[in-house]
Amino acid sequence: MGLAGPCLPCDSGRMERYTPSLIEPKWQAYWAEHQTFKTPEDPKLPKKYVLDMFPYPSGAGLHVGHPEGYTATDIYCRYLRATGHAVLHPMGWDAFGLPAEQYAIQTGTHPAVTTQKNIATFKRQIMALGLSYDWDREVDTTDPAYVKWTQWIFLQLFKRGLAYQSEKPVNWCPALGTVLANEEVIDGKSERGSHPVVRLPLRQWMLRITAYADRLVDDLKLADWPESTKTMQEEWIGRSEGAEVKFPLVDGNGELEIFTTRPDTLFGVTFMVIAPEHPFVERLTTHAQKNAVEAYAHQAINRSDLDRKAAKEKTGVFTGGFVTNPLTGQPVPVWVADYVMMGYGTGAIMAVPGHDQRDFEFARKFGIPVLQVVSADGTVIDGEMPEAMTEEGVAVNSGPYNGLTTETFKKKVTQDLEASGQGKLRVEFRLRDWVFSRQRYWGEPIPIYFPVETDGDPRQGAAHTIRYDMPMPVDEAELPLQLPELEDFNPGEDPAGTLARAIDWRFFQRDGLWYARETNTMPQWAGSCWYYLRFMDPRNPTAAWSQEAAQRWLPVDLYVGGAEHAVLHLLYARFWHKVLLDAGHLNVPEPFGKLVHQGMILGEVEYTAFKLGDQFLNRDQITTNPEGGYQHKENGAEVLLVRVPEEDTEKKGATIILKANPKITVEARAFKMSKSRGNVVNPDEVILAHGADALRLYEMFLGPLEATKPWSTTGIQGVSRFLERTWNLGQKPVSDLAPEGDLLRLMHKTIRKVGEDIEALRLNTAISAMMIFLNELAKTEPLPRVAVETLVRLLHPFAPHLAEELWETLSHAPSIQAVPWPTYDPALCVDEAVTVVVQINGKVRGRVTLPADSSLDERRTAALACPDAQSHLAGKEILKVVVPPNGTLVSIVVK
RNA sequence: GCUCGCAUGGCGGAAUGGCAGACGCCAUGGACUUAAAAUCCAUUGUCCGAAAGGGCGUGCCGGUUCGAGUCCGGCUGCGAGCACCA
Repeated sequence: MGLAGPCLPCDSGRMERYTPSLIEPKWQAYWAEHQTFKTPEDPKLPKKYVLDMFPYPSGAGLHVGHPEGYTATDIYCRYLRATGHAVLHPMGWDAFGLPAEQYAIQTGTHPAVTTQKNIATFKRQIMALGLSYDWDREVDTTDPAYVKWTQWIFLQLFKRGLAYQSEKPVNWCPALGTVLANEEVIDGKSERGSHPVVRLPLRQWMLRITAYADRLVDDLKLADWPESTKTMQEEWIGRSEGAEVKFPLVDGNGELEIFTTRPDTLFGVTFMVIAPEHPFVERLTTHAQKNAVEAYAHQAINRSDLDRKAAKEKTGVFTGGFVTNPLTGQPVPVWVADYVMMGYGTGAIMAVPGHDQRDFEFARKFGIPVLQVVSADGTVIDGEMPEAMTEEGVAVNSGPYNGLTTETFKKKVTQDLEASGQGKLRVEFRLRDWVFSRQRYWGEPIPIYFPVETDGDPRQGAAHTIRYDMPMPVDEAELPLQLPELEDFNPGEDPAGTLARAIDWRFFQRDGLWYARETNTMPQWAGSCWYYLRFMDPRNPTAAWSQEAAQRWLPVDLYVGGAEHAVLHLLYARFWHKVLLDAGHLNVPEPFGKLVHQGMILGEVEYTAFKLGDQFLNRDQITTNPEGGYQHKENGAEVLLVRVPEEDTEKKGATIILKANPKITVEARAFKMSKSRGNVVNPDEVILAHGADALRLYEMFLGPLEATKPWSTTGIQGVSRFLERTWNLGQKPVSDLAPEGDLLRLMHKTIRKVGEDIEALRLNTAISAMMIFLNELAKTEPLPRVAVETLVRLLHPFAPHLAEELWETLSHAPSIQAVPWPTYDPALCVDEAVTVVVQINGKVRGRVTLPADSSLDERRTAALACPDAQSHLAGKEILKVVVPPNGTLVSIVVK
């Protein structure tokens, strides 16, 4: 690409060509030198805290998905600064994590080295986009000065009894050499890398997030979040209200407690189920059933989640034991089955096969009776129930409770059970406590140590016992507790973790006694749980943040990031926030106000067709096979889905066909960008070809911020052309004559539209409004200076480099960021004339043009009188004439 | 299976219950050029028609309304989340 293109003729002689590669670095250097985006200290300015979810700096560098959210917030921030706000807009790095460590295991490069290299790449790429971050506030979660306060927060949790150890079975991933949170396990495999995960009892640090379950649900109403995200969190927490009911063992040896949300079906209980891990298994099992129950329980407990999921059929064994139904006094058999889990409720259920799908399946399989106790309309089904009726209704076959609705029954029976001491109201949560330890190297060390009982020096291999039951917090003055240097980062097979091998770091002596440090590290979520707090006061050496900073900046006003964090990160951060609020370090209940998830940017649309050998086939000749592939319907031969170049296709009505073979239809679809697919778009290359302003503008113009949308190489040329045309306009001589008439009105309308759209993050329509304004200005001669300057000022948040350059060209001193946002006159935002649409029986039949100040009656009269209407009204009877209050149309109903 | 979201030209999309398709891409024609690229101008939902004009049209079926892409009910398809949670 040659830069010395032909000069366009113009009145002032030679015109320079729009060259982003020259002006973009120029202004980036200017902003850095003049600290244009430094967060203002002035407390009189209204504050706005605008936050992007900070990235994990991967080795692959930025992809085009990153600039989407970052550009949107950047536009918003530049607009807010121009409208007189003090804006806090920081960026940082979520830099602990597995990839750097995996790389270290393979190559021996220290993760800190890899991390710093990746951060440098990310920062260079983000800088090249011209984003207006206050780089003085940059944070890095792996920086000891940051780790110090992450550990400090852990100690606050520990001191409040919210961090504890547990020996429960956890998700151990042998391939990764670590334990994973429930949230990181998907279908029995690790979220990262899809490695198998097994259940293994290990000592773990847990965070008592369940203690905050109620508030985490209730306070969602304070957050201005997408409903879908709130729903996901609500469901993740999964609060359900029901009853705890006690079923006495028939042999008098205690009571079996169960949790149910349907105490109204107590009369329909025909069996009980307890989890294989339930402590009552032994007590309930009769001698005759002992072998069968033990075999089943042993097998079920060792079954991985993957196996449990794969099994579709219900399994279980009768214990031989019975309990008594507290309402009917009838004996009920107790079974062991793995469809009941120890981790939820009491690990035991009352089974009501008539009104629960799972119980129904179980009863069917093992020939257990099914009773009807709820009916939609009060009638009782004759004979066996054909399927479980899970809806609410009216009680039947329920003794004194017959005829009650489900809701009333629940309330009444819960009260009755409570009065007789046989049960009570109980609220259960799906949410479990958070497994907070990882057996890896590249994470924050957990600042805890334990006494060691030993006769010698444990570093020399002396026999010793670590008293894990006596955890002691590291003194706050000793923070940060830094990672030891290691040669080999391989986690190995010791579930105590990589750090267990750093003997000299692990064991230390104090006052003659030996102690051992915790060798687990924190999960990657830890750093991101509170980075928004550190940004408020990032260099504070004596506190994680100051009270004044918290008063000034919280809550985050706008938070933009991917929907993939809807549950994990956003729930964990809210939990820590509430703990810190309770500890008196914060003053607002929720960290994030408005939350927006940017949509994914897919790869370019791909055209595909089915091919067997060198023969193309149509969709209707193909079926999918169980492995997810395709095969020929008749002969079963394997068929491939192949990519077809776009130029070989042709559109024919609603379908796309092959040019060479019009009988073959082609499917068009965009796919998620991925290395393996080879459809990843690299921002560096886009900037090289079109400039950062074009990339920014294009990503915003693509569609609504929240939508998933495909990348298009030709599409970016449209916005590139717009920028060039704006540039060319800026090179033209301008007149000091004020704009007037329609141009003046369009200018005011555009100011209003762009401002309103930025505030609502409708950036695509804001750009389209500026395009319309430009198209009009390009036709205007002489060109009013005020109009060109207005366009440049409006464009500035979107294409800041171009705007700065044009602002200078228009003989102004930099920077345009210091120039207040243009204002509009509402009186000039309406047209002088209105076009009133004449509708007859719902069809548009004509238009009349009237002055903007005409009354509704005048419009009605003019519409009825217009020739187009008359020709459709001739010989018809007018039944009704409707003029809506905005007066844009007159609707006539005739017969 | 449950929960949530989405569905508009050849494509990305626009439209407080009020002119469907703004803006952009693509495509076609023209101007400029020796030529091409770039640029500029015009056309561009679809069908009938020489035109004037008219019919149809926002996934499908129905409803509310003077008026529905928009609201309500029922489907279908696609996407996301959850998934034996008692």
